[in-house]
Amino acid sequence: MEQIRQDINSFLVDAFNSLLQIEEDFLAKGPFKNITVKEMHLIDTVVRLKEENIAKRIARELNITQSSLTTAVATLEKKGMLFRKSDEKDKRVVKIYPTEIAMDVYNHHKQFHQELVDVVTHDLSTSELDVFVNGLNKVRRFFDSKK
Amino acid sequence: MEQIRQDINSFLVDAFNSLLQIEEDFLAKGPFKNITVKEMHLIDTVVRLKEENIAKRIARELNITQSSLTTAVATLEKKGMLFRKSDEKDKRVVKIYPTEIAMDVYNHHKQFHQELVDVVTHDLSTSELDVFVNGLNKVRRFFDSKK
DNA sequence: TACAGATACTTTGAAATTCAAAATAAATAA
DNA sequence: TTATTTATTTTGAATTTCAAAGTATCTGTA
Repeated sequence: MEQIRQDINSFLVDAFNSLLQIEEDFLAKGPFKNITVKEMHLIDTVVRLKEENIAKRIARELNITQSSLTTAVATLEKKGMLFRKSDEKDKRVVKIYPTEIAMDVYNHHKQFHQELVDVVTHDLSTSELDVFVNGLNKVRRFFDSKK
Repeated sequence: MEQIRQDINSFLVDAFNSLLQIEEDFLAKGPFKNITVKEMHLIDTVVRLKEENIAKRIARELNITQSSLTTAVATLEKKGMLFRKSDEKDKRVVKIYPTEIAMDVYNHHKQFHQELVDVVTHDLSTSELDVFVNGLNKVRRFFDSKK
C-alpha cells in the first residue's frame, strides 16, 4: 500500500511538474515555433469556449486578470493568431476569435493530447479503463472541492 | 469509449491546468503566506534531493537555468528559508539547505499531497488501485519517452 | 429622460521572473 | 605552469503580470 501511495504522489509531483516542459518541447519541435505554451493555452481556451469567447470569461478560465489577457491577446493579434470583435448587442464586450493559422496550431497541439490518451487507452481493458477514469474523476472532484 | 477518451483528455487539460492554481490557494490559506508556488517547488526539490542538493542538479530538476536558480535562491535566502554553503571538497560547488522554517513549509505543503492521495486510495479496492496506478505509470512513461 | 453607478475592457507604470552572455573562481589536464 | 573546463554569480535586457487609473457603454431608478 505504501508503494501505491508513493506512486500516486510522485506522479502528482513529477509528472504534473514536467507536463508544461514536455508541451514546450513538443511545440519547439513542431511547425509553429513562434508560440509559447501559455499562448497555446490561450488559443486552446478561445477555441474550446466557442460562443463563450468573451474576454472576461477567458481570463477567468485562465486564472489571469483582464489586463493580462488584453496584453496576451494583443501579442497573438500581432502574430496573426487571434482577432477581436466587439459584441453587437453589448459594445463593452470583446469577443476573441482564432484565425485559420491558430486553428492549425490548435490541431497540432491536439495531436499531443490524442497521443497521450492513446497510450493510456491502448492496452487497458474496458473495465480497467472504468476504474482508471473513476480514479481520475476522484482527483478532479478533489480539485474542484478545493477551488 | 469516446466518453472515456474525453474524460481522460479533459482531466489532462482542466485538472492539470488548475493544479498550480489550487496549490496557490492552499498556500494562500495556510500559515506561510509569503511563499509562491514556484518557491514552494524549489524548497520541495531541495528537501527531496537530500545529499544531491547541488545548485546545478537543482536547476536541472526544475528546468530552469543556473542564473535563474541563483536569483530564486537569493530571494528565499532573504526570506530565511534557504542557505548556501560551498562544498568542502570542490569549492566551486554550492550546496543549498533548507532552514527549519522551510521544513515547516515543506511539511505543510506535503499535507496537501497526502490529502489528495487519501482521496484516491480511500474507496478503491487493492486491485482497483493496481489498475489505477498502472494507468498513471503509463502516462508517466509516455512523458519520459518524450523528454 | 437623466444620470449615478455598475460593468467590460484598455492603458500605464511598476515589480517580478527569466535568460543569455560576460565575469569570477576553482579544479583538472597537458 | 598554463590552458581548459566546470560551477556559479552578476549584469542587462526582454517578457509577463498585475493593480490602479482611464475610457466607453450599459442599467436601474427617480
